[in-house]
Amino acid sequence: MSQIDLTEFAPTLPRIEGDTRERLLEAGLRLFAAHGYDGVSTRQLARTAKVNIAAIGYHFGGKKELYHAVVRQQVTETSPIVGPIAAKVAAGMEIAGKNRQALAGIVTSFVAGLLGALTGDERMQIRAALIMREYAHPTDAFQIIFDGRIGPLHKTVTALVAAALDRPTDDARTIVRAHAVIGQILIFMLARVVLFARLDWKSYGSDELQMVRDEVTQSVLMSLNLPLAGE
Amino acid sequence: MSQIDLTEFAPTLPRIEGDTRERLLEAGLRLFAAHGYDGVSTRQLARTAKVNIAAIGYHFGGKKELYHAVVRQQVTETSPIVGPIAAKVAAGMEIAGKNRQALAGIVTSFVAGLLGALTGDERMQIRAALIMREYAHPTDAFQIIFDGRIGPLHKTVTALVAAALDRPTDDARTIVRAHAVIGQILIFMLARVVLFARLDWKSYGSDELQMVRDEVTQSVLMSLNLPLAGE
DNA sequence: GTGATTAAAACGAACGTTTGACTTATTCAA
DNA sequence: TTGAATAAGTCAAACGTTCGTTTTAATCAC
Repeated sequence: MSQIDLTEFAPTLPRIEGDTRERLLEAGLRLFAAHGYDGVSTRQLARTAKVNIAAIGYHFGGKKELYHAVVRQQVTETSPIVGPIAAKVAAGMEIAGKNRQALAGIVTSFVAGLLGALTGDERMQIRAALIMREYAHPTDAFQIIFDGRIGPLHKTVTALVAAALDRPTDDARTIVRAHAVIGQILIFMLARVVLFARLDWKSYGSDELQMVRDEVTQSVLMSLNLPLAGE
Repeated sequence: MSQIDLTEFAPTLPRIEGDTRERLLEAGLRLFAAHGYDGVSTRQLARTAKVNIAAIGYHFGGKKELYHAVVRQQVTETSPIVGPIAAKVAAGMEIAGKNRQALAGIVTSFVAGLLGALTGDERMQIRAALIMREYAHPTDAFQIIFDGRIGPLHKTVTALVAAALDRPTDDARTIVRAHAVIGQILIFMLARVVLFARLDWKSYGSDELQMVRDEVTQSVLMSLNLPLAGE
């Protein structure tokens, strides 16, 4: 099946290097993200990684196990990126209490942080494509992603929403509301093709990204009844 | 690749009937939505449709053309569902002018309409899964969906957002803001697995749906600085 | 030499597509 | 009314290719 342009990043990526295992993980990340599990063959993986095809079986057991290893590695590797964003929210909330100006500041930095992480560098966009596939088409790997990355982040946002709306953290309605907040941010990754088609954008450049950051921040703040910056 | 639960609807769906062409379109919708283009074989399509495998080539030309025909059919079939929702917004805005109470009413009915359409019946959920795949992994078929369904809807929301925020309709910032509004709604389809995992839900029942509708309506109204119902 | 790794080749199974015979329905001159 | 001719659709079978995996031998570091 022909792609529109998910392989766009490929040319600017550094050549794959490292030992056989690393090379396969790197090729797996790029190829699975661009074409999906079923859209990639073991021969293609081996060719891209410049590795013999038997190495997949030797190092991972098989194609499925390689895929899981790729997903697991991405969950691990994004930890130092996403972790601090969540940590900053948690730390900020300790101090902020019910101060709405302070809560607004936390939201602002959270939105900027998450949007920056999602759209910022090329590598994160590849990872996001991989994760998006698991949203649309959950496999066994979804549990790995949810437990490792998405679930904790969702809980953090829920706590923030609970504080802003003065609701209990464990209420289903609060969780639903948190989901709506996350939607305002994630849509710019999940449905980026739609936005790009509407605005005739090709990618998130720094100008585009700043505009998105401004608008999303405003939107989220208003949806949580928090004061806008400078009020 | 094993699925988690996208085939869940299959058992409650009516048996496939009609002539060979219709049977293949129906089987294609269900299978492509559940497993993706590369995840479905022509033999599987023929078996599910209870049709000879040569019928794919005879009626459509090949597997790819069948897929495009399926997508095109869904765009057509959703017209009487999505069309009125957009039409109601357009009509309402004529009358509402700058009356914020009236605008709030339009938003409320729009959110309810779109959420209902997206999560309401089983068939729409299958269609949504198909479309979601094109978000994550756009192929030639994305253009069909964007031109036919998503683009016009996005413009409608943009007009609504422009009225609510008193901004020009064609401003990029307005479009971005509209995207954020859509995100608050679409996330409940695009990332439903995440919400379900958080809340231990299995599907959108009527109770769950009403809660989502309430919260999303509130969230969108607040993000557009519109009065909540009963104010 | 030994154990870990890579290379080339081959495995059976499944892939998308095509073939040619066959059935059924329709047309139209006789 | 008949019967050959045409067209549309279906069928089992087979096409050549690619799939994921495995085997066996060669290579490497220590």
